[in-house]
Amino acid sequence: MKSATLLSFTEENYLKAIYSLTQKHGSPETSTSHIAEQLSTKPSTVTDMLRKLADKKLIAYEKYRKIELTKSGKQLAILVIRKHRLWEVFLHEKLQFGWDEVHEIAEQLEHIQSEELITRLERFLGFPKFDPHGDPIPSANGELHAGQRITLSDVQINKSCEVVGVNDSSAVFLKYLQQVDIGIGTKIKVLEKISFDGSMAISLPRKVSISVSKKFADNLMVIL
Amino acid sequence: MKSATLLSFTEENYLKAIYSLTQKHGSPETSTSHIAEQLSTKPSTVTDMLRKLADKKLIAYEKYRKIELTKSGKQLAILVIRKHRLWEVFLHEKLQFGWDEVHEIAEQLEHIQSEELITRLERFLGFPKFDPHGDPIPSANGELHAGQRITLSDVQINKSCEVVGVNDSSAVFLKYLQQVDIGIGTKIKVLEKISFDGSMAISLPRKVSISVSKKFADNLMVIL
DNA sequence: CATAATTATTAGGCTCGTCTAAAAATATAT
DNA sequence: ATATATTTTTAGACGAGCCTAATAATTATG
Ligand SMILES: [Mn+2]
Ligand SMILES: [Mn+2]
Ligand SMILES: [Mn+2]
Ligand SMILES: [Mn+2]
Repeated sequence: MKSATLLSFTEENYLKAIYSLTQKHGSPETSTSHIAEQLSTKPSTVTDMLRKLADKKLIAYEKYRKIELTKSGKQLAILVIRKHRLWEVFLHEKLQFGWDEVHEIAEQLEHIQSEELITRLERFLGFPKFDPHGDPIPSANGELHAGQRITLSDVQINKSCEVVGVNDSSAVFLKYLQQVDIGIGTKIKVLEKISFDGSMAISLPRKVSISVSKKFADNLMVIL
Repeated sequence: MKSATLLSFTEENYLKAIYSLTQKHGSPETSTSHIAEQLSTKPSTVTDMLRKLADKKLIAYEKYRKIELTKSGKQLAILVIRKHRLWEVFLHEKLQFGWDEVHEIAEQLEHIQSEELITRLERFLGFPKFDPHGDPIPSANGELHAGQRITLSDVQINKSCEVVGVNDSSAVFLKYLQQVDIGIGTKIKVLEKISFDGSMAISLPRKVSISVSKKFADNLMVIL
C-alpha cells in the first residue's frame, strides 16, 4: 500500500486534475486539452507529463486514444483530495477562515508529505465527514462516499431541498452565495423554472424569493 | 514591508541556512562551504545561488570575499524561522507529535505562503513564545529575543541551572535526552568537570548522577 | 616568500517542468 | 468522400536547481 516513489507537487496536481475531470464528466477518460485547461497550462506540456505518468503506471495512456487513471493513480489522487479537504476543515473550523478562503491555502498544504500528519490531523478535527464546501472526505484507505447529491437544476417545481455542497469552489461563487445567504444546510424551495434560459425562482428561509441563473443552479449541490 | 517577488522553497532554505550559520558562529558572515554542508549540497551549487540571491538584494556578496545577509534578506530568513517554529508548536501541542518528530514536517510547512495563515495560527496557538525545543519565536515584525542562554558546558561546578533549549535539534540527540529524562524545564546541577575530555558529571531530579560528554553539554542550552 | 593545501568559482551538462511552432492524427462539414 | 477544422503530439528551447571536473584565488606552511 506504500507508494514506492514519492510524487512531485506537479505530478500530484495532474493526478488530481485528471480525477476531478473524470468525476465531473461522468466518464473514466479525459482529454489532453481538458487537463491543460484545468491546470492552466499548455496541451504540449500535458502530453509530456502524460508520458511520465504512464511510465510510472499511474495512468493508462494511448496517444491520441485514451487517458485513464490506473487503480494506483486513482488511489493517489484520492489521497491528495483527502489531504486537501482535511486541511480545508482545519482552516475553516480551527482558524476561522471563510469558506471562500480555504481552497487556495489547502492547494499548498495538500502536498505536505507525512502520512502520520494526516492521521493525527484527522483525529484532531474529530474525523469530519465533509469539507467546508460539503464535499465528502475520503477515508485513509481511499474510500469516498459520493452520496446521492443532485444539482439545484435537477429539482422539480414546488419541491424543497437542502444545500449540501457546491460544484464550483471559486471564491467569486462562494462570496455570491454568502451574499444571498445560502450555505451548507440552507433549505430551498423551487418556485418556478424559466425554460427560455434555465433560470429559476427559489424561496429561501425568512427571505423574499430570488431568481438564480442556470449556471448558478448547476453549481449548487442539494439533497431532496 | 511586503516582499515584492515571492521566493522559492530553495531560496528560502538558503536564507535560513545563512542566518543559522551566522547565529551559530557569532559573525554576520559565512562561507560557501559551510552553506553547502548545512544544506547537503555542493559548493558550486551554492555559488550559483549566491549570485541569484545577490541579484535580488537578499545578500551582500563579493566573490571570494564576503557573504552576508542584507536587512531584507535577514528579515525574510527570520519570517521563515517564525513559520517553522509556530508549526512546530502546532505539531507538538495540538497533534501530540514528539519533540524529535516535529522538525522534519515543519521543514515543509514553513514554506506555505500565506501571511494570514500564520497570523491566525499564532492566535490559535495562544501566542507561544518558544517552540518545543526552547527556541524563541520571532514576532510578526521580525523581532527575535535570544535571551541570555548559555550552554551546559559554561555552567560552573556546584552551580544549578534549568534546561531551556537545545542547540542540536536532531532526532538522535532529542531521543537521547528523552531517554535520560531531560527536557525543557529540567533542573540540572553540575557536580564535576573532567578537564581531560570536557565531559561532566551532573545530577538530575530523582535520579543518580550521570556523566555526559562535552558534545552533549555543548548542545544543551540552560539558564542559571 | 615560495610552495602546498584549501576553498571558491567557472565550465559544461543533466532533469524537471514549462513554452512556441510545426507536424501529425482525428473529427467535422460540405 | 474530400476538404477543413480541431486536437494532439513532436521538435526544439529555456530557466531553475542540481551535479562533476577543471581552474582560479586565498590561506597555511616550511
Ligand atoms: Mn478545495
Ligand atoms: Mn495542489
Ligand atoms: Mn526545527
Ligand atoms: Mn525548509
